Amino acid sequence: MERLSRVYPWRRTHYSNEITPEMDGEKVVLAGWVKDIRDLGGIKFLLLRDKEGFIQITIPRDEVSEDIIKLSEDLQRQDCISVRGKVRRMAKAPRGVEVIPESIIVLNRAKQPLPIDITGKTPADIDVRLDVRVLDLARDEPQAIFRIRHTALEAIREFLSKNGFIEVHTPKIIATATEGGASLFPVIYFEREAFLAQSPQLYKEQLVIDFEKVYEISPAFRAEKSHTRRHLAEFVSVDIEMAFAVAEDVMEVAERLLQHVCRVVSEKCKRELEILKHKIIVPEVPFKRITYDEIINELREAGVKINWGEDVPTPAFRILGKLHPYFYFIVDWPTNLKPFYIKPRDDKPEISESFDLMWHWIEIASGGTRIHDKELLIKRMKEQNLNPESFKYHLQAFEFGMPPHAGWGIGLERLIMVLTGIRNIREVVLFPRDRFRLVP
RNA sequence: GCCCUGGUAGUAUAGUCAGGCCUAGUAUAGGCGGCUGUCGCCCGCCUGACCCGGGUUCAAAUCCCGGCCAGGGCGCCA
Repeated sequence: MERLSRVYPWRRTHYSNEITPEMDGEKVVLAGWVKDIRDLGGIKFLLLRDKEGFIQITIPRDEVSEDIIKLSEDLQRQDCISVRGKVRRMAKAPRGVEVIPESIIVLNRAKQPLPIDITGKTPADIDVRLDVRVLDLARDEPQAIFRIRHTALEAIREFLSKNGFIEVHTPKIIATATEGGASLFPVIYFEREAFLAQSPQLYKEQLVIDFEKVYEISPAFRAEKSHTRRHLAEFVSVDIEMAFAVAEDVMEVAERLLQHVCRVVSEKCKRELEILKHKIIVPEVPFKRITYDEIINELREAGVKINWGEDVPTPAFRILGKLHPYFYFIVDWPTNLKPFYIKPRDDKPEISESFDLMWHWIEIASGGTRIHDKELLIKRMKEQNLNPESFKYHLQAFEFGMPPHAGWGIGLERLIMVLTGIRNIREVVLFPRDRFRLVP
């Protein structure tokens, strides 16, 4: 009772999920948004949404004051209100409990009619929803998606931290390209030209000298003109880099991490997964490891011819997704298909110590053993028509005792697609940026 | 950059192929009225739309051309 405030009459005492049938008779103050209204004449039902869920506010004509009746006539979906009232055990109410209001304060009204249906009964196209994203995010489905995203991030940080990785943040405004200049966004940096980072790759490699095991969760920017359900111009990359390690070591980190995240999300987000009608299968480790050569053979048997050294086109990945319907690694990629910093095998330089982590046909992560020898790195830069001069600050790290190291980067949004069953990557970003969308 | 598909009330759709029967149907939202246990409440009444420009035709939501916007795909990638 001492939770009731005299100063701010709208200040809440409980969240919706804290109201239980056992609280029958207790006075509470709730705050939130009107999710839906069902007016039966002599009795009216409001669904009040707050950050924890919703609670039914019941307004029986003969049990509440004339003021409440009058005020409730004007209430509309998405109005922001505070309700002071009495908890009532009621078998017929959702969760067996409801609140009978003694006073209602309208804190703000929503403009009617709303541009989309927040109850989700009448669906709206993604483009329409993204234009009014703040309103769209009030719906159950986006709420579930972003709770899962939060839980997944929490699990990732917990796992990496427990495994001895330190979280770092490297610059997003950079002077030179990581892997070539084609897909960078230029920005004006005072009187110079700079770029938005497409990856923390070079910085995280340098940092293994000082911290050995680092991870970074931060945005990456790609100016590629892709327009698909799995591409964004701005996405969050989960990157690790590990000293005294080779590809196989960081593959183990990746598969154990994914197993951990799947387990945590499936345990903590049962309600959210129910809303999304999605089930998470916690994968067994180790994941399948399939070589590039084996992939080529599998595709040949499926009728798709790929010459050795050619990249795998998307339609071919779709075939592979049918053959390997969960997580799997594709390893031993031809060196020429990988960035300059990936280490060629000592015995067979045409093959690299690299891997892609796949989920069905979608690439979730890629990584490998890195080159830690400066001269070899320069040689590989030249082979890829990059100018070592523009990487001189990166190269100097290789003069300061660069250890053997390996790492990977996971596309967070693609992982969230896996965890939620959502098929369009824009749905799992609050305010997505793609080739055509820059607002809101 | 290329390819495919689409644009009808606030939202989602029917109608477009086979032009006229469309004064454009339905659902939901919104307005008004009724209803005391709803949980996609229900019932009645009302408001509200053919993306823009040009062309073909007696006649265009419907066919043609251009533009704009959107969705999906390819290449590339997380």
